[in-house]
Amino acid sequence: MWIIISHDMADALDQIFSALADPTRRQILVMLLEDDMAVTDVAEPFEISLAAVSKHLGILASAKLIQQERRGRVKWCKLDPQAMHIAWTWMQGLGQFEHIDLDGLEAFLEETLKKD
Amino acid sequence: MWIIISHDMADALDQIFSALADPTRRQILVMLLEDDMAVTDVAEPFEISLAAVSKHLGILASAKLIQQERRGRVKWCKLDPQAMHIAWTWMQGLGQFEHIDLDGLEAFLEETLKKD
DNA sequence: AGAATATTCAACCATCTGGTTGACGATTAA
DNA sequence: TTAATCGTCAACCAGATGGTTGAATATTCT
Repeated sequence: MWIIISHDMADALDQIFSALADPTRRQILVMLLEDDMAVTDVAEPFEISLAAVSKHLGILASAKLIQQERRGRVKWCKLDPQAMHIAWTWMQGLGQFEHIDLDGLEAFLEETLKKD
Repeated sequence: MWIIISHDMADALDQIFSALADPTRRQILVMLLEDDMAVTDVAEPFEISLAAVSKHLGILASAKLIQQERRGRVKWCKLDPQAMHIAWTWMQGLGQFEHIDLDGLEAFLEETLKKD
């Protein structure tokens, strides 16, 4: 079973989950789902500096959640589903999930709202 | 689509992914897959202090990845797949994953080994 | 060539994180 | 009752993280 983790696997999961733990980075991933984007365009909707966004993209890239390719002065960013798939598979091993559970999602959200 | 995140959803994902980003906490989850455990027993295989493990369990609990129930002086910890399922579902939305891709996993690991 | 654009780098800062230790409250066993 | 066990709390520390700014490096446009 691939839940029994190698050292490298653990490192990869560290990077992937840390990358996903930041809401700005998750939002960037969702944006890239739509289309590939240049760094400046990725930065546009955010209120933080371009340099900060550039750092976020670097973190996503080193976690292999995105790929970056420089063409001229523009660096294009595109989603790379492979790394996320690794983490997704690891999670599936822990939960034996088989289908999208919208009821569970709803229940979870309600529970979250109650507590606040 | 549930990728369009509410504020609460974002908070939940923050907590879940941050919790999963630590290798000790991931290992704890794998241990709990086997069986429910008391805090002391969870701590046993680790070389860090009991207090540190207790903190880790607190983080897992507030991310709702585990549930804790005190019976007498023993606090039992058990896996709660619901929160992980939320994150899993969110990730699926980003990758449109449908099946366990062992070839992809292997390719990823090879790639990782090459680079180091 | 000179100006504008795209991106990163370096230094810095405040806050978060994961760890420690020692003391403490609660519960069970002798 | 006294002693042992289970777990958390509080204070503290080193290092990581996410942000800033200003300068630097390419590249493209005029």
